[in-house]
Amino acid sequence: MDRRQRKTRQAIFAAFSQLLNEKDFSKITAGEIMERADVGRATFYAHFETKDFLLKELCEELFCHIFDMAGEGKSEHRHIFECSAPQSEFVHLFSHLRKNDNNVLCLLSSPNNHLFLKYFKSGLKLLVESRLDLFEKRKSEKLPEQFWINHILSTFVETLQWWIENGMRESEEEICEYFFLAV
Amino acid sequence: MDRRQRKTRQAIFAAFSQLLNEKDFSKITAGEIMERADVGRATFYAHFETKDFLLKELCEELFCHIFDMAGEGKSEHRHIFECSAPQSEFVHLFSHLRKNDNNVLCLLSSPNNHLFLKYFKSGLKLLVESRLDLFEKRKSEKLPEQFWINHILSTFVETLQWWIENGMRESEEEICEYFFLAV
DNA sequence: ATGATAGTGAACAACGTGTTCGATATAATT
DNA sequence: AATTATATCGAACACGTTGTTCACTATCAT
Repeated sequence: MDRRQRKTRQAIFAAFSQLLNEKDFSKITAGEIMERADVGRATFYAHFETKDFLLKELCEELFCHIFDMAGEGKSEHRHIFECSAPQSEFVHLFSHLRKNDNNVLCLLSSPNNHLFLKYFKSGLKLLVESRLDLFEKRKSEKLPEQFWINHILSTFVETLQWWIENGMRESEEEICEYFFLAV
Repeated sequence: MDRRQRKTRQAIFAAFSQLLNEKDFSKITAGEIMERADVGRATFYAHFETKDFLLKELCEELFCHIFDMAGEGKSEHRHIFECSAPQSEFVHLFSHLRKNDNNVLCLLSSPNNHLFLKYFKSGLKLLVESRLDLFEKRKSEKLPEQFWINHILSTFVETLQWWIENGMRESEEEICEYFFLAV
């Protein structure tokens, strides 16, 4: 990819990320992004059809870092989850999210984040499905599998949102325990 | 209230409800509502500051019908829940929702429905809090109460959405059972 | 050096929002 | 019935956002 393209693309992502820290996605204007990224109007639209597509691509990039354990079951320690405790993947996920590396939290707690949640959940789904054994059989045997998985995903998101909205007072371990107790 | 006011107000509600059956809230335009309601631009804005306020007032009216059991614990059979089975309130709620009396389902399954969900949950919260005994103690004793209640509300909404998106194939009793199994 | 590719910025059309105002219709008061 | 108060009308308006276009300029790759 052309260096120029890379630079504008990254400038737009950076500007967008910054803005997400300041206000809701729905209140962010294409013009603001261009201004902040110092990029021409036409250039912006040459890269992203729409604000929604920009969000989509940003999410893909963010979740690539967060959920990069998919398909690495048998490989070494390349990913962020290296502990041995059975639920450690989720503790690590919470602690990774707490660091707010890439404004994920802003997106999670902002209203009108339907698109974002969709992407987040589809990433999370891979993790959950690969560790389905962690969740009580008691329920899953009586419930349709897709209902059950959907419930786990929703509970994770809901727990995360509750955590954020209450100022993240609990430790990663605590909130992860809440999650497993609730689900 | 002036008869004229009542008429336009109701015309706007009707038009808005109709439109909600046809498209997402976020795609509905103030102009469309006026046209459908056959009401002047200025009139519309005289009644509702904004589309969001319109939604808010519509929700209040809808939920007044659905959740009108609050505070009627000791009164007669005035509300829609009259059965004796302990969980019957929730079965009735599901069945009431299935009838889709007032386009509630459209709102529940549409994206960008943050505002709507907020109102829905705050109505549901009254019901849940009055019947907190229906939900397992096993969990609630280990979890902060607000977290627990929030989890119940979210699980209800999530179950409802799953039901709708899957074509409501399950009976009210079945889906209600799923809800209690999941929560 | 040269041709291809990317970015610029201003202008533009289309649409949505919310306000204003004089004119008209309907309700309430006497 | 006449009068006063209040709603509604509808067109015009200012404003902001979106997405496109185009001629021009800067950068890249060979």
